[in-house]
Amino acid sequence: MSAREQRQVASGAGLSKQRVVVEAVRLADREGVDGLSMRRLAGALGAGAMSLYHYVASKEELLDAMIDIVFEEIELPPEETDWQSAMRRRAVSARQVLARHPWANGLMESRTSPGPANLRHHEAVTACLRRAGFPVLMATHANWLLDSYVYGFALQEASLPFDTADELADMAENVFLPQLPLDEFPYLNESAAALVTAGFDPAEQFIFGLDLVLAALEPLRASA
Amino acid sequence: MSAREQRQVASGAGLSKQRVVVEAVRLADREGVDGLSMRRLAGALGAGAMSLYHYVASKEELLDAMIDIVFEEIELPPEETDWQSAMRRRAVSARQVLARHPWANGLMESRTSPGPANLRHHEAVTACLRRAGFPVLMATHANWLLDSYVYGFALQEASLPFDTADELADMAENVFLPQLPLDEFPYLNESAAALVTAGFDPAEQFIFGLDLVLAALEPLRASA
DNA sequence: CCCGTACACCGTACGTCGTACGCTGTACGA
DNA sequence: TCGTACAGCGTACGACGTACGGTGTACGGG
Repeated sequence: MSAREQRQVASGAGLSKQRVVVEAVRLADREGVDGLSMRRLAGALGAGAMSLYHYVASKEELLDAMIDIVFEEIELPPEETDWQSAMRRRAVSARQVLARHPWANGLMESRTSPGPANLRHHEAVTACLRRAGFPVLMATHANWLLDSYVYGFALQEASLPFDTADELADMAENVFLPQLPLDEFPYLNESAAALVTAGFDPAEQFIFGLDLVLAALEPLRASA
Repeated sequence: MSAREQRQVASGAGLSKQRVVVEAVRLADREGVDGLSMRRLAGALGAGAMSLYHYVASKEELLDAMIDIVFEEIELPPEETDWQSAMRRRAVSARQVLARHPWANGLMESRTSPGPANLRHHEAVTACLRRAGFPVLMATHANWLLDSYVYGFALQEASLPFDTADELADMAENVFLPQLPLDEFPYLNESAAALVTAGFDPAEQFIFGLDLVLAALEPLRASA
């Protein structure tokens, strides 16, 4: 045990990179990524702003670490099932996690170097696909396709102005439809109406597309 | 012609919401969205920072308008071909546009109310799907699936640290592989090696997944 | 021809941001 | 006992978004 770790244990409430980043994630979840400032984060930790810089070289590094925490939360594909079930599980988990941390999507664009959890995750997914019989390049294709779907879905979901089916009905009636003249947007009106009566469940919507993609990938593997 | 328009014509270099937003897009393309500040934007337009607020209520509104310009650039699905070709064209166009404006992806998360170009675009896509024979709810499913793929792909592409196949080879050899121990990441190593020898073309990668998705959607329409 | 009004545009100022820099205090090995 | 190392802090600087109160100039009505 290093002197530093000992100190932290002794003080009981000492800081650490872990504590800093975890609190940053909490803050971003609560207030959005724009509400995350070093001062506010320090405040939430009962510390001065500059103290954070002992654990994090810059805000950029903090954001990178936050992204990696997000990846840690995503379930790895289980090894004991068929590849489709495994992929479904990890995709569903990824969607849940990204919905829980909507700021993560927006951050991806800017941070280009993957953290360790991200790498572990990618490795596990690739392993699953390869073991299922996908040739190397086909596995990367499948990887891109699945990741695109997951990230893109999360992105769209994050930009939805409602969370529940009831809110959707509310907004459709009071906000969308009034600004969508029937003659100019006949199809959007039709869709909105259909969605309101049928209800809208993002989880179900997600599974629909996911299963379509998984089925489309199936014939591309060389079943050993 | 209003007095205001006349003034602008007269002065020749007068501002306008259009000019402000277009220049903002250019600036964001050049310097990234973090490099876009009201002061810098004003500087690029040869104006004072506060002058911008005559054309834009806030920076938020500016960002919304920028997103809508991006949507304007995306080709609408042509009406005279089969639905798959139409969808492919607009998806390819969307990818190109989003690659040209990488900041747009990151912005989507925060802006929840679609602008007019966004609505027009959505209407056209929905129309294309409905006319191709997709039932209402199936059309919205297809819409979500396709948009997820396009946005997610653009997101991944934007976070790639290289632009060309050569750069990929360079980075793979000098950056990725050194930090990917063979025993811990066997599959990532294998993939990286395969990608380097095979070359990596994002456009081709995109088409691959896109066509897979389109083909998977085909049986879901009720061919009239 | 003149003046009042309207409006495009600007300068200043405030609070907040990220963070460079230098200081304090305390816990430890010698 | 003392020197060192390091966790944590306070201050300060430049840049940010933007509220607020100007200033100039082009126009319509007298």
